[in-house]
Amino acid sequence: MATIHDVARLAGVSSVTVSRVINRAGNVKPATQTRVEQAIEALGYVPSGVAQSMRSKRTRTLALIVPDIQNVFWTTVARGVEDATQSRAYSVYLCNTDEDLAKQERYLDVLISQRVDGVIIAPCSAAAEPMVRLRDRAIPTVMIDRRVDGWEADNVSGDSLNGARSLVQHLIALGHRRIAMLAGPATTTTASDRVAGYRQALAEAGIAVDPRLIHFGEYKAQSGAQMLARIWEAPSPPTAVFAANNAIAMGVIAEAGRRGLRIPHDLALVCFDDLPDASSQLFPFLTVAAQPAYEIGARAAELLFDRLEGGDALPPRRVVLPTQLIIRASCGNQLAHSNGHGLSLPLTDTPELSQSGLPSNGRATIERIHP
Amino acid sequence: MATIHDVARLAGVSSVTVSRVINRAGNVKPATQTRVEQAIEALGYVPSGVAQSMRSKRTRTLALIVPDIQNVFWTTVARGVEDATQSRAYSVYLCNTDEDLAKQERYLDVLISQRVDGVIIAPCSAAAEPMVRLRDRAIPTVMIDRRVDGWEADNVSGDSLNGARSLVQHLIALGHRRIAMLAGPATTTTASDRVAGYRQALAEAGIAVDPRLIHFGEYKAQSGAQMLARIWEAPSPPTAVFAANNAIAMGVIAEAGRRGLRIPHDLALVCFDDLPDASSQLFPFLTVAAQPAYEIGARAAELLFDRLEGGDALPPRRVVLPTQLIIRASCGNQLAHSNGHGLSLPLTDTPELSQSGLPSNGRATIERIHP
DNA sequence: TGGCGACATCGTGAATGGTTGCCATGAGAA
DNA sequence: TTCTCATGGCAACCATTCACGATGTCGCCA
Repeated sequence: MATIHDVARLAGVSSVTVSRVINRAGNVKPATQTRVEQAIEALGYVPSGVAQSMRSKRTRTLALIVPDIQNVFWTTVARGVEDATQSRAYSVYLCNTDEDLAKQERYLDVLISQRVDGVIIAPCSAAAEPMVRLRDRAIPTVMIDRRVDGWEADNVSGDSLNGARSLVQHLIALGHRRIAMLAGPATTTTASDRVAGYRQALAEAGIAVDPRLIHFGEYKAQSGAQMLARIWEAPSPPTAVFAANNAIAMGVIAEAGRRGLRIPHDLALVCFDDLPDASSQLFPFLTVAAQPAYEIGARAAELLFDRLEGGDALPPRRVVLPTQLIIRASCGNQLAHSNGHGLSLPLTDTPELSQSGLPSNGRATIERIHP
Repeated sequence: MATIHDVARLAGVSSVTVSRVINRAGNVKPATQTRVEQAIEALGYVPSGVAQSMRSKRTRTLALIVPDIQNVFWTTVARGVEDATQSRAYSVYLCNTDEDLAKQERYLDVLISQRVDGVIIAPCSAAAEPMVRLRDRAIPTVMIDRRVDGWEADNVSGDSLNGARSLVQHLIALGHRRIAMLAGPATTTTASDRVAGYRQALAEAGIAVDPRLIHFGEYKAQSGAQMLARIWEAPSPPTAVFAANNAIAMGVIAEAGRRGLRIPHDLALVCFDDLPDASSQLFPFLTVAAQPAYEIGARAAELLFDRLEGGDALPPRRVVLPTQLIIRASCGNQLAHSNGHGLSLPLTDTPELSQSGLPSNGRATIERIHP
């Protein structure tokens, strides 16, 4: 691949002059400039970012570290980061941790070696130790979705506490009293925040918290299924379940199906994070607290660029974005057990897929027909 | 950040010796080795990948360029690439083109400047010109999902032709004769391949192709809606629609809803690419030709690594992976118009979400109730 | 015991591709 | 004649590695 010296030789100037032309540093005669530009064109020369990074100590490279690139929430975050990044000619390394601390550490090692300018990370764990690599090297870091104990860095997240609170309030308003909380890993702040919101809503309604109804698992469908099974095999099962994210909710739905439980008839269900557009459009079923995923990504990138440009002078900032309660069908209209009869609105005569988009009234009793 | 020289000074050796320790090159006295390792530890030294790239001319960096990181198909591909890549300590730049050629070019420029070792790309266009940057520089490239005219590079894709053919055969078997084809951009080979499969299925069934039923748009929901509108406003509308990808299908569903068309009663629908798990689990509605997205990504990465290791000696390889026809509810059981009465199976008495997972019989008449 | 060769150990200098501070040259103006 | 300014080159620098050379050690043989 052509180097700046090849260009210089062809144009009959020194490499310094070529550099000046490329960087529009001035002090180059128009005729010289033209000769250099022609040589660049002829050789198809593109300056080596590697060599530039070597001198400048900047790689124009960021990393986005998320637990699950296949979850809509994270792909939407990624899209937000991408858009904010693209216009500035930065490149983004995408790293997928699977909530696996070892994987996260491997990635951090590679990224530190690659000398990324900054990192946007949803840490697997709230423990500070895995993150000291970043902090000690003063690598500009924005945490998203989660916090880390003892490290006040820039942070962008959805309002887990109030989102959880409003979901549980919604269930309570429908008459539910025994509400299970199926949370993510106890090591994540999203888990503790959502449990806190859950507790707060119950407390505000004067309902005692039954610790046997609170389970910590993983943000995965399989874990959701396991937690539902465990809860269902214990005495006095709940009438409603709050799943701490969409994957857990999918596991709950699968396990409920295997157990012949009907949602919402036998069990109401709400969760954090919306489903893919395709889901909510085709079949607006799950009542959710939707986080502004795109904005979380975009804002995180903005904070990071601020820091890259403004230096470390700024104090750490924390952005908490509101969630949106989207009421759909997975809770029915009211608690089936409490009014003595099953739900709900009469079926219309011709059941067909005929309207799409988010349900206008939010409470349409759209349910799945048992095959 | 500590350099190799800092380590050398602290350990009282030269930088070459440190390098030897790091790279386990041997010829280092055990005592020296220990001193060096202690110095590395004390300084928290991590070798600069930038400097290593400078010398070695390898960056241990790949790029994945896709049209839409928010579409499940592409995130699943990305996951496949990620998994194959992760174990080899390579990093992946994720680039999102939005099917925008200008954006793709900007990315290619940045990536060439960053000196990526290889590229996995779903090219926006089948034209060779945008890709010459890659070919001329002999950057190892694997194309996925699409081909480029006049450049025989490594290629991994789903079997668009036969996938399309089987979808249309399915519609024909249900009695459909007027089937619309809503394709992607005419500049993509997936569009032409899927149209070819469509034509072939019709020809095999002795059905004349009506060119007014074939439309080329974009792989976006909005485009799907527009194409359906155009087709529906023309004389003699179709009884079935073949959407060339999941996004187009979502647009068709939205537009059908706005026009009061019921699917499958008034219009059967099939499409290429599956929907997110959350969709197909919650509401197994759309009949699709599913591509093995994960495998496409994983295989593409394998081919790329082969080339990075084996050199350019290998001839270009082309991998075409079979698609899977997943029959769900969006075509009904047979053409409503052809047997004189609307569908279909009687409703069960209690419509509830009660079973999940892909429909076991595939033909469950699961439909959405009109609110 | 001295000399020589083989090998282990480790350093010097150059090279990678680009940018920057400083200086040299020459032309034109005052 | 002196000063200024446009132009452009030299050398150093960034972090690492490679080729090569310089020691030192040890064994073997005369």
